[in-house]
Amino acid sequence: GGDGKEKTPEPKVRWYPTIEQFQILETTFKSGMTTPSSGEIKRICAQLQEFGPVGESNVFYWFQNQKSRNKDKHKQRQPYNKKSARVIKKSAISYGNAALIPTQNVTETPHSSSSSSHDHQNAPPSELLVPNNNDEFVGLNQNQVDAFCYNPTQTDLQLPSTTTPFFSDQPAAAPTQTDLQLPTTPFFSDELLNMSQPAFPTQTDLQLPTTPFFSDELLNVIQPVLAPQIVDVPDLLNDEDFMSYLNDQHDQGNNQDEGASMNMLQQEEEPQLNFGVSSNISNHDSTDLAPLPPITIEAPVVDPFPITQFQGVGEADGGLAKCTVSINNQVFDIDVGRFNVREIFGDGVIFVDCFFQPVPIDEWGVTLEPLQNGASYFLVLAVPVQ
Amino acid sequence: GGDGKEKTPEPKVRWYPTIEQFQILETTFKSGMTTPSSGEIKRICAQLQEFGPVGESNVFYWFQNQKSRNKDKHKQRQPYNKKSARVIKKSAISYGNAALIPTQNVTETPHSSSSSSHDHQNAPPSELLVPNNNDEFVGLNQNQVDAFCYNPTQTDLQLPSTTTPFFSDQPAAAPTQTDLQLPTTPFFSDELLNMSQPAFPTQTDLQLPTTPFFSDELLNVIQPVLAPQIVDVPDLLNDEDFMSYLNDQHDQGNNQDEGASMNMLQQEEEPQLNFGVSSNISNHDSTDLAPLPPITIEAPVVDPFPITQFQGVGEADGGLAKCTVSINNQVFDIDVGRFNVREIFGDGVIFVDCFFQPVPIDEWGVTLEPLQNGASYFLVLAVPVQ
DNA sequence: AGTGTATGAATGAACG
DNA sequence: CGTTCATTCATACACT
Repeated sequence: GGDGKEKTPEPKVRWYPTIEQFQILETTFKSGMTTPSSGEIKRICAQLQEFGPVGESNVFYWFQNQKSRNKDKHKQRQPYNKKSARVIKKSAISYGNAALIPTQNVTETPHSSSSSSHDHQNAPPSELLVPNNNDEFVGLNQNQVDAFCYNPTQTDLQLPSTTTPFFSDQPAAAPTQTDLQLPTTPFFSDELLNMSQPAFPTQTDLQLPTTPFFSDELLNVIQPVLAPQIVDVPDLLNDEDFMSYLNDQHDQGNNQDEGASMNMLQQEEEPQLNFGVSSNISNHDSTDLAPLPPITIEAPVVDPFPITQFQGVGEADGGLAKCTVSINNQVFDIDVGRFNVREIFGDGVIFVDCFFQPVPIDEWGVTLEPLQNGASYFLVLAVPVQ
Repeated sequence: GGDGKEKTPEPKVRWYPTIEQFQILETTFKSGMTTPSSGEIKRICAQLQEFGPVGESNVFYWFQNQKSRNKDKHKQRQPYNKKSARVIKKSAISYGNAALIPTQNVTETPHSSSSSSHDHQNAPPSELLVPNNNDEFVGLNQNQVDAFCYNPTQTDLQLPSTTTPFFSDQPAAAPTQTDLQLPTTPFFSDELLNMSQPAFPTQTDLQLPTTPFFSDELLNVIQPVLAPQIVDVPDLLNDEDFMSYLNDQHDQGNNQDEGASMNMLQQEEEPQLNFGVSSNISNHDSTDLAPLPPITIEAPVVDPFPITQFQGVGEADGGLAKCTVSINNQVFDIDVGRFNVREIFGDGVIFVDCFFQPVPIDEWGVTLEPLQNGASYFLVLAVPVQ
């Protein structure tokens, strides 16, 4: 053929990060740099180029997508069906110029403008107005006007923030606990400190009730009640921002695929702790929350530590090395390397080791050293004193 | 009525320029008008409306974006630097093994393109079948051919991030215990559990660094960076409401005059952890996010403690009886009686005793029994697994 | 083959 | 304006 190679792949050569590139990117991202500046992008890009061709735009998009997806990952609301409803435009512009896709069917939007009378521009109501911050384009654009001039965006407003009644459950049946109490631990002297350190039974023979810390039972007991309802509040423009942040935090904490690098190994689906607002107030109220384990802890004598520490990475598995740690008594499989506490659990949390010593982290919330395989850590909430 | 779920409003309809509109816009832009004035926008807009609905804001934004992106159009794809084998990352995350094979890398500048013409179409993939290792041949499309040859080799890779692989882990992810350590046994057998229990040093002689857990030093190191924010919200559907709640919680926590009934005794001013929502996320912009503090956290040796403990409830003070407890190593003077954990610390927190055993609470978050004077408790954040 | 998911890329819309 | 968010497109690949 004349062209020899029919079209060179003009389409676009999509870039695919190499493993090394991916790791660098991921590490960087996890370290907290979720939106590198152009300068940083350059730097990162240069670094990546050691491992293959890549452009700044690729880096830019990567972070952009990473952040975005990391965010709305768990967010699936949309009670309804698929988005079939929006058959809207199939594709509009393509890349670059010229390559516009025939999408002529702008679909719906009846009225189609056609009419030259652009007078009806002054859109209706005030609410839906557009940007206009400048001064001009005050009205909605045709699309909006046409598409929904009727749609009152915020119609879904419902329950006023009457933050649901928190307490509506019945009397609790809480477990009565222990009887054996710890020696009222002395507050802070080193001596005391030692004493106050919780002692955990070892594998010896002492068998605690084994409440797994967050056993389902406990979870039920602890978390149910609250559950604010979802309420759409009017002017949340401002809050939007915060929400956004909140979401980020949350997503990061939850996100365990891709970015997260942390897999829960324990029970499968469980009523996982559902922070924040759980829309479904578990109804299993007390009915069963009763069965709390005794929690008798007898003077546990601890011995050494079954967990030894070793730095070795478990690189056995091809790609990323993993190691197993226990966090709040739940076992996780995490990527070997410094652990981004903040990304995973959010801010305001202090990550401590089994001695209750805070694990040093840098300003991005990343531990200065990798977590130790087999070690136990805990998340502690800083006391909001004031 | 309106029953049925009124789907959420279709908030906004993104405008997609039609081909004609696009051409007009582009022409205009290329002609030099990169920042049309308000009047010009109106004019252009009117012109565009011949071909479809469009608003001034759309035009405005279009030019703005065009100019911006035209400027440093994110730099082109930089040609590679070294001819390292380019591999393509496996689609899914490269959790474990990623046996990517750098097949004959076609390394070559992805540039080869030439035609500036259009034709985005593409014919059938040319040739270049590559053994996919899997069992089939994969016809690489231009993209692939051009960009890189990869060979999935399948790699047994891993869990597609979707649904976490609870137990299904196998070889790879497992504990990789490198050198030692936890028997890779099932994660939750009591045995393991016990082992994974943190072992705390007993009063024997082991002397921990004794950092008071939240010594000021640590607090400073740990918390400064980002705005505190505890939050960990799973589902943000609600925002305001939740915010509201958070604030409430916060207030309650802080409020120490009336309702609170909890007084912090230890340090007084300190950069207290500031819960609640602070909307300003530290702008760690970057450019050089550099100035980080050393973060050296060395086992700070804390001095004794001014706080002594005493068993006697301090009812001495006139009215209400008080007792002193340590929470996260901070001493508090609280009202005698059952302690409302939820009220003070909010939901999603688990209050544990020095043995790390959750303190039983009723469904309102109130401990079933009064806290013990002189005892130590800790707030633990449930792991937001998911 | 069809369907779903993960992800690079593109771009409208906004924010500060 | 520079930056960032939100959506959407398009495609490679995984499943069934």
